[in-house]
Parts: sequence; structure tokens; C-alpha cells
Amino acid sequence: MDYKNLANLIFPEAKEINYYEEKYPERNLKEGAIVTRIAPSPTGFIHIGGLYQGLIAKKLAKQTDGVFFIRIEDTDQKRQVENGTAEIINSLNKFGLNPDEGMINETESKGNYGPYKQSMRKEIYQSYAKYLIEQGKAYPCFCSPEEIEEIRQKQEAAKIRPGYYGVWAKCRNLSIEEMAKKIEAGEKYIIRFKSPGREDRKIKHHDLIKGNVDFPENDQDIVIIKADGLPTYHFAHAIDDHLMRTTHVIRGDEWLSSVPLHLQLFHELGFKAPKYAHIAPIMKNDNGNKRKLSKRKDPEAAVAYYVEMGIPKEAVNEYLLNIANSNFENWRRANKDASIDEFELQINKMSVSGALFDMVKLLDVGKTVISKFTAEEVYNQALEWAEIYDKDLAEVLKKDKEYALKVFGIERGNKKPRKDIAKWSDVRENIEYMYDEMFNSKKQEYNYQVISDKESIEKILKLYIEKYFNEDDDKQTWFDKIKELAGEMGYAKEVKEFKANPEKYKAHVGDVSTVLRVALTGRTNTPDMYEIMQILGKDRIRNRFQKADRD
RNA sequence: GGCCCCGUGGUCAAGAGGUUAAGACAUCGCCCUUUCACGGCGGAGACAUGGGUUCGAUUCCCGUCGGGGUCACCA
Repeated sequence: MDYKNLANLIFPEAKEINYYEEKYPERNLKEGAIVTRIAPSPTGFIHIGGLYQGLIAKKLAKQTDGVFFIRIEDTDQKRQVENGTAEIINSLNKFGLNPDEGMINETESKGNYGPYKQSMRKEIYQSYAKYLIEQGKAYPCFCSPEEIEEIRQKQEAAKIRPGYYGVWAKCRNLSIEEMAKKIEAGEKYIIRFKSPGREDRKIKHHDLIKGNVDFPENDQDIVIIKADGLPTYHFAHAIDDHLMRTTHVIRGDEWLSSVPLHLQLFHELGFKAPKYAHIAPIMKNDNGNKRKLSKRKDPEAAVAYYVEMGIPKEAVNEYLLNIANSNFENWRRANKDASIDEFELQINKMSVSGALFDMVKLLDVGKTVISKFTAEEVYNQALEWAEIYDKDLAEVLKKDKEYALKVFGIERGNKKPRKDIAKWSDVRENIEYMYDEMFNSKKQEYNYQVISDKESIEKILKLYIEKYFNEDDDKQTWFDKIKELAGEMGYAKEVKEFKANPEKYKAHVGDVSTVLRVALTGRTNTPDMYEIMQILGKDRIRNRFQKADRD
């Protein structure tokens, strides 16, 4: 009995690894092209950190004319969620992270290096596991979970390093005959990697982000094939990224400490190891302590949250890029209208430690991004959002697109566009006074500020609509008339004059404007009132004035 | 606890053995202005700490403290 017999006993059906090596040849890409991937587990929704990692991976691939693909890591059957794969792909697509290869829905994929779902690659992993067994680099382990637990407790009690290694690795020294006998007797087993490492030796690793890091070698005989026949992450990573010809593994830095193991695996398998870039996680301040954004505790960890809030994908991407490379902001200032695709991400400029997530800053980016949209773009995206999250608003927008475009066009497209919409869920609040159905369905607070007596307000509104308002006036004429109105009422026509002689006047033209604004919109802050009045038209202005509370 | 990583304003962060230690968000003030937002100008605000090395250290080294990650038949 030798290793080859043992391997055959365990995996009688497995193909020779040469079959796969030939089936998935080296990619024919131009010099310097990078192959990256995003490899999520289909646990339902995608984490903002996953999006961040995907964005970086995709950018790196795209800026070198490389390949970015998606692989679904579903080797943990217990954590499966129905339609989890499709949901992740949808989320990714919503943020523009469409891969070149990989799963395109729950079951189908595109690309020549598939299958791109690990549960569909079982026989591949088994072939390589068999290959390792044949070489004496892997072995079946018959220890039960209880035995493993027992070992761990002994180690803990003795205050020594826990794990399945060295003298603790009971099954590693079983003879081939003993192993075969147990298998033939039907004993349950899993497959472990026979680590050649020694804890007292160091390995050097150069990480693209973290720089040079030294670790003790791995000496743990980790499991590579679980009881259900599927591989563990570590083994699948080595096999898949080799066979899919990944050149750069971009992943969260929770994997950094597994690098010694992974390098060892690649080496023993006879593979060339990829380059690694370990990204610092996005953190959150929790009562003074930093911690990773958690799916369970933090709603903002799930990308669905941003979709629901209606933060445009451009804003999320820009914010993330900003965390990734802080020179992005400078680039953006110098290239105001450029697509973010033109920004060249430098992996070595990424921060080695995790940034606190800053919602305020994200929203600021959102304001700037939306301020640059055309009215048409605002309309389309706001409507798309409203169709799902604010049906009434969607109805209103759809009823008269031309009108909506006028509303969204107020103070837009000029040098200093307004920045009052940070996310689509702000839209209603920002435009509801332009729509009678929304305006009237809500109790308005009329706060006239300086000029607050009923008679004066009454008089201003009456004079304005009957004597001064003319739909055909240009903006200057329009405003001159408000000044005249102020004069007629005995208020200062110029603010400067008022400030110079505060004792002479009770109020000034600005206060008159405020009265008009409040009566018209129910609020003290609005964009340019001339444009608002132009859009509303005389009848509606009169109507609003009539309905407005005077006190 | 072992191993690994990190420590510049409230946040994200540039940066170098000698600098007035950038910039952005937030904050405060002023200006612009019919309001608000925008924009412009200005203010306040930082090198965790103790030892070395050095003419000089926030920068290099060591310790301390603090933070984070990881130690599964989860990824």
C-alpha cells in the first residue's frame, strides 16, 4: 500500500490535475495586465466593505486592461441564503461593478474559467486533494469534532498554542495501512494538509498595501476538504485563484494572517502565488471604540441601505475612492467633469489602517455629485428611486415630466449650482411646494419672520399680486418691483440703506421677499424665488396667497 | 494570551531628520446676497507616551500605553 493507493481509495473518480491545468491555461493578456476578482459568499446582501474591495479590484484590472471576475464562495452550506447569488450580483451591478467574467445570475455564468461558483467545482478540488495525498502532502484525519475540542482544551490548559499541528496532529502519523483500514471500516474523516512548516522559522511576505511583513511559518495541518466533500476557504482560494489565473488577490485584511498558510499551499501545490493586497476595513466609532462595520449592528454596512436612501452610486463610489486614495479629492478638483474611470488608483497609496466611516462626508459628496447632474438626470434617477421607495412622489413626477424638469432645472446648470439634494430621499422635501397635491396635503408652518403683523402681510400679498406681479417681467424688472413694493409699504428698498439707518425703517426689501416666499412656499429657505414664481404662474401664486395663514 | 498590523486636528488624511506640519469634511466668523444653499476670505483645532541615536526628532530604534486583525470541518 502506498500513497497512490490511498489517494485512489479516497477519491477513485477524480481526474488527473493535468486535465484542469490544460483546460484553464495562462491568460493571454498584454504585459502588465492584472487579473482580479471579487469573491463574496452568497449570504444575502453585500457589505459596504465588499463593495469597496470590489471597486478597487475592478479599477486595478480595468486600468491595466486586465480582467475582473466574480466568483461565488458558497462552500459553507449552512450559511446559504435563497437567491443569495443573484442578490449579490444585482447589488454589485447597481453600483457599476459589472464583472467581465463570472456568475451573471443564480446559476449561469460567462467566461472560460468557470464554473464560477465553488459548490459547482467540487470535483476540481478533489482532484487536487487527491494529488496532494498521492504525494504525501495531505492525509485523511479521523478525529471527531469532540476529539479536536479535547485537544484544544488540553492546549489551553497547558497554555500552549492551540491547533492541529506537530505532536497534536494525531492522524498525520498514522501509517498508510492504518488509514486505509479505517476508511474501509467506514470511519468518518476529512482531509488535512500536511504542513511542512515550522513555527520557529520566519517567512517574508511583501504585501502591496501593508508592505513587508514577517510571519512565523504555518505549521497547522488545516483541513482542506470538509466532511461534506467541499473545500475550506484556504484550499479553494489556492485552487481557484490558480486555475482562474488571478494575478492579484485584493481582499480584506482579516486574511493577512492567513498568508503564511496560503503561500505554503501554493508552494506545495506547485502553483505560482499571486500578489496580495490586503485592504484595511471600513470602521465605525462605537462608544469611543473603533470596530469594523458590522452587518448585524450597523444598517449602513449593507449596500442596500444606500440604495434605500437614494445615495447615487457615483457618490458612493467617489466616497470610497476618496478613502482608498486621498489624492482622489485633488484629482477631482482638477478634473471636475471627468469620469472616475479616468482616475488612476494607486494601490501602494492605500491606507494601512482602517478609516472610520463618515456619513457626513458621503452626503457632502452626494450633494456635489447631484449638483452636477442635468435636470434630466436628476429626474430619471429620482424617479427610479421613487418608483420603489416613494410611490406618491413617483406618480407626481410622472404626471408631467416637462414640469418636473423645470422644477429640477431651478438654479441648475450654472457655474454655482445649488447643492441641496444629497440623496434621492431628499427630493420630496426639496420640491413639494412646487406641487399643489403635495403642498396642500401637508400642514404648512407660516413663519413670516420680521414683518409679522396680519395687516402688513395682507397688504403686501394683495399689492403684489394685484399691482406688481407680471408673468412677462424679466428677473431684474421683477425684483425692481419688489423694491417698489417695499417702498410703497414704507420699508427700505435697499438692505444697505436699512443697515445704514436702522432707526428709519421697520423692515427692508429682504423682509418683504420673505413674506412673499413664506406665503408662497410655506418656508423661509427656497431657491431663487423668481424662477419659482415663473414656474408656478400667476393663478397658483394668487391661490397660495389666499390660502396662506396670516398669523 | 500567542502572532501580526497601526497610532498626525472631531473625521479622512499629505508630509519630511531642520517645514509657519498641506488639503478635504465638520465647526466658528466675515463677505457676497431678496432667503437658504453655493462661492470667496479668515479663525480655532494635531504629530499617543517614556527613553535613546543625533547638533537637531513628530519623522529612525527600543519600551509603555492605546486601537485593530487573527488564532474553526465560517468565509
